[in-house]
Amino acid sequence: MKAQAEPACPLPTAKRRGPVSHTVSRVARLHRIAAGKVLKKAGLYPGQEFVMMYLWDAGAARQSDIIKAVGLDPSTVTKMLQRLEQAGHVQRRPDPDDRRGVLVEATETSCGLLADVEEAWGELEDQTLAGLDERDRAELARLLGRVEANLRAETADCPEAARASECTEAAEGGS
Amino acid sequence: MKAQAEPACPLPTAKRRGPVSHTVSRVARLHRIAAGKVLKKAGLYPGQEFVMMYLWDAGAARQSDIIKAVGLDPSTVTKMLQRLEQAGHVQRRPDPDDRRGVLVEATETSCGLLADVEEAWGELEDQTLAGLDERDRAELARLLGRVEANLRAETADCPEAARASECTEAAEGGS
DNA sequence: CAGAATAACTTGGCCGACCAAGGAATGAGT
DNA sequence: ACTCATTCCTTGGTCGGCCAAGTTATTCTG
Repeated sequence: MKAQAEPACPLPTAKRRGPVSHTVSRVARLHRIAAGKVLKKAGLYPGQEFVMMYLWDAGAARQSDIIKAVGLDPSTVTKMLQRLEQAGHVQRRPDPDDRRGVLVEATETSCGLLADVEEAWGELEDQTLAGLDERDRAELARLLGRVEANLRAETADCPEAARASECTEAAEGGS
Repeated sequence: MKAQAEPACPLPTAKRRGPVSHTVSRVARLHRIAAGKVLKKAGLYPGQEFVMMYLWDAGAARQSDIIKAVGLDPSTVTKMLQRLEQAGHVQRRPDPDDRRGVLVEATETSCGLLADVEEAWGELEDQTLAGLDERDRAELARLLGRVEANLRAETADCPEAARASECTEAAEGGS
C-alpha cells in the first residue's frame, strides 16, 4: 500500500557502472575541499594560490599576463584580485605604458605566505597521493596529463590552446 | 631602467616541478567546463545531474536522502532544488509523515532529460578518456579511486565517512 | 587624420559549493 | 509531561567560476 518510492521513469538500461567521469567529479570536489583546508592556514582560498604563486615569481605583472598564466576567465581574475588586494596580499596600479592595463604586484607582507603556500601544496600532495608508490604516481601523472590534454582540446574549441594537436578532425566517430 | 619584472620574494628553492595536485586542479576545472557543455543540451548545470539521476531512479525521496546520496552540503542541495523546481524538473512537497522533511520527486517532463543526461555522460566519458586503451582506463580508475579514498579520509575528519580506515593516527610524520 | 577593429579590464548576473546561524518538528531522558 | 538534544531544512553570506555586455585605450586601417 505505501507505494514505496519507485523509479519514476522507465530506465532504459540503467547500467549503473561508475564512469571515470564521476570519479573525476568527486575527486575534484574533495581535492578542492582539501586544498581549502591546507590553504586556510595561509589565509588564502583555493584558486588564489595560483595567482599569488605567479606573482611571487614573476614580480609585477599585467593582469592579462596573469590571465594567460592561470588560464581563467578575465572576470574571475579581476574579482579575485580585488579580494586579494582588499586582503592586502596584492597591490594594483594602472600601467603607465598602457593606460587600459593594470599592473599587479605581490605586497611585501604577502611574501610571508610563500612558505605557507608551498607547505600547503606539499601537504596536499602527500594527502592526495598517500599510499601510492613512485610507479603509481608517475602513472597517475601521465594519465591525468592525457586527460587534461583531451579536455583542453575539447573545451577550447580548436584554434587556440590545443597547441600540439591536429585539430583537423571535425567528426569524432560517435560509434 | 625598465627594471624588468623580477621575483619580488626570495624564492627559497623555487622547485617548479608539477605536483600532481596542480594537474588535478586543472583537470577538475576543465572537466567541469566540459560537463557544462555537454549538459547544456539537457538544460542542466553541472552538479544537478547527480541529483536528478538519483531522483530518477529512486522516485520520491526525502531531501536528506538526496544529501546523503550526493554527499553535498544541505544548503547546496536546498538551493539546487529550488532552482530545479523553478525550472520544472522537480516537484517538492512537505512530507506528511515527518513534517520537517520535504519530499522531492522528478517531474514527468523531466523524464525526457534522462536520455540526454545519459548521452551527455557518455560524451563526457569519451572526451575525457579519448586515446586511452582499456588498460589505461582501468589503471586511471584504480588510481583515482585511491586518491578519492585518500581525500575522503582527509576531508571528513575521521569519525564518519572514513569507513574502512584506521583513523588512529594523529601525527602524520612531516618530511 | 578620422573611423573601425581589437585589446584590457570591469560590472552584473548566475551557478555550484562551503560555512555559520537559525527555525521547526521530532525523539529521547528524566 | 516537560525539558533537552537531534534531525531537517532554510537563509544569508562568501568564494571561485562562467558568460554577456559594456567602457576605455590602443592600434590598425582607409
